Amino acid sequence: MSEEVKFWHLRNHQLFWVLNNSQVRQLCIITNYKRAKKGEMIDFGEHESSRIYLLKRGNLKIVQVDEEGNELIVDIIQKGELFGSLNFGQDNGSYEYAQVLTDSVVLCSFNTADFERLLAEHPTLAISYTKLIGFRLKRIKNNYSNLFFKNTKERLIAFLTDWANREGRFTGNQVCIDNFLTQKEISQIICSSRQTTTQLFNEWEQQGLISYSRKEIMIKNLKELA
Amino acid sequence: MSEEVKFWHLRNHQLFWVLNNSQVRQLCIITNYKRAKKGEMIDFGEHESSRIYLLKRGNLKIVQVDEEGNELIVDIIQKGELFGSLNFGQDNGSYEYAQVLTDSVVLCSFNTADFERLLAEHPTLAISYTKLIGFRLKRIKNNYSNLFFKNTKERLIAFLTDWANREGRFTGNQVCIDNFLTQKEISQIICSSRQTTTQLFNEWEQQGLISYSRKEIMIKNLKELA
DNA sequence: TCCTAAATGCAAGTTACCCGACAATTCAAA
DNA sequence: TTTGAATTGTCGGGTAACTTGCATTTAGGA
Repeated sequence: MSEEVKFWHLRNHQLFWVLNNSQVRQLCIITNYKRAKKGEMIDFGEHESSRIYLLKRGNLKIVQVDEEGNELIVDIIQKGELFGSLNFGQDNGSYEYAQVLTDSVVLCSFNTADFERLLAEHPTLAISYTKLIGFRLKRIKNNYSNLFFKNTKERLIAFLTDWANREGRFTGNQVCIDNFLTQKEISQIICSSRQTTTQLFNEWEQQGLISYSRKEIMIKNLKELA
Repeated sequence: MSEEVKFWHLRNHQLFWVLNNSQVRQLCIITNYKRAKKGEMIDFGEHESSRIYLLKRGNLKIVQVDEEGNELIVDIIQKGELFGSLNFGQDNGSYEYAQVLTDSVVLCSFNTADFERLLAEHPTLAISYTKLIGFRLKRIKNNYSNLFFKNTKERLIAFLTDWANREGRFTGNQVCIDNFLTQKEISQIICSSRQTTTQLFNEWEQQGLISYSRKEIMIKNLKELA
């Protein structure tokens, strides 16, 4: 990737708007670019080598692994979002990794120590960053409350609605989403079993409300799902 | 409260270690102190008037209310922890409030705008703050994964273990926790029904493993709960 | 093109846990 | 001390959704 392209990747990101051009040039130096293909795993790295990532293109999932080896998809990261050792590598027990969902992703990363130094030099950046993390906290809290109050069908609807609003292409009430998730993955996101999720999709399919394929999901009208 | 006491409240907090004495004195000026009694509700205040709180004494619960009015306890805040508009008041939909659990609490607070200004002046403080938020994110992610992978009994054990480690007084294997929660509240924390929680406590009580009262909870041996 | 592994479809058996109902107890205020 | 509200104790019915198990379809590499 050319230096110029690298520069614009960072320059265009909301987080770095507070920096001037020469500051962004400096930032380029500590930035590491990477391309990864579908299925590839990205390890945040614990401790010293921990990194913060910025996803430039594509989507990936954040998987949390508990002490018994259970895997849970805690978040879907999309273009422009940060992930990785957001708390600067001071980890407690549980382990997380990211896995690429789309055909390929482009991402850049910083060593947490470098990034921490950068924040120390640019307080306004530190505040923007803090707001981002705060927002993430809110998102997961919301998922948490969904899990308790909504049943599986409602959670699936909430997930589809959210996804459609984030990345869907609307034509009137109809919405079309580029699909990079299997039903199994969707079930892991909404905390349900694969079979239950499949069943819900088929019910809707029979009612002509939805059309699911590995390439795309078409929904006639989000409000009619029930 | 005397100025000197106020000073030491802030001086002793981990978050402000990076500041020197005169900086802490300045911080005192923008700080608002408050005492609140059991049951009292603390509204973070949306938008302009939003505040960040630091709990100096006691415990309180953070309750999230969704658009249908359902209430969920998303976190228990204890001495020394921050809560409130941690994401600087940029709120999305859902509403949160805090309610005092112990007989009384002492807390100090800052206007988010003031606090933001403070962070801008002290980048190292901004980093400490970010780490705190990151840690909170981790905690809720952990609860989230518990909710999916563990059954009610396991979640109750996890909660009690966590509580005991945070605030319990150990005597060998036995641990005694000052109790400020009703069984209903505990059930709301572990995302269960009141009846199921009661039943679990009674089972353990009959086995002589635990002794529950409104004042304290005694557990013979955390590892024997099963 | 074939071939294998992954993804999807379908059904019946099982169960953890919610929910309603009500009694007994505790607590705090009057 | 009384009184009423909140908390705790106990029971059983109902059910959403998990599980197990297998058949079918799809996708992607050799």
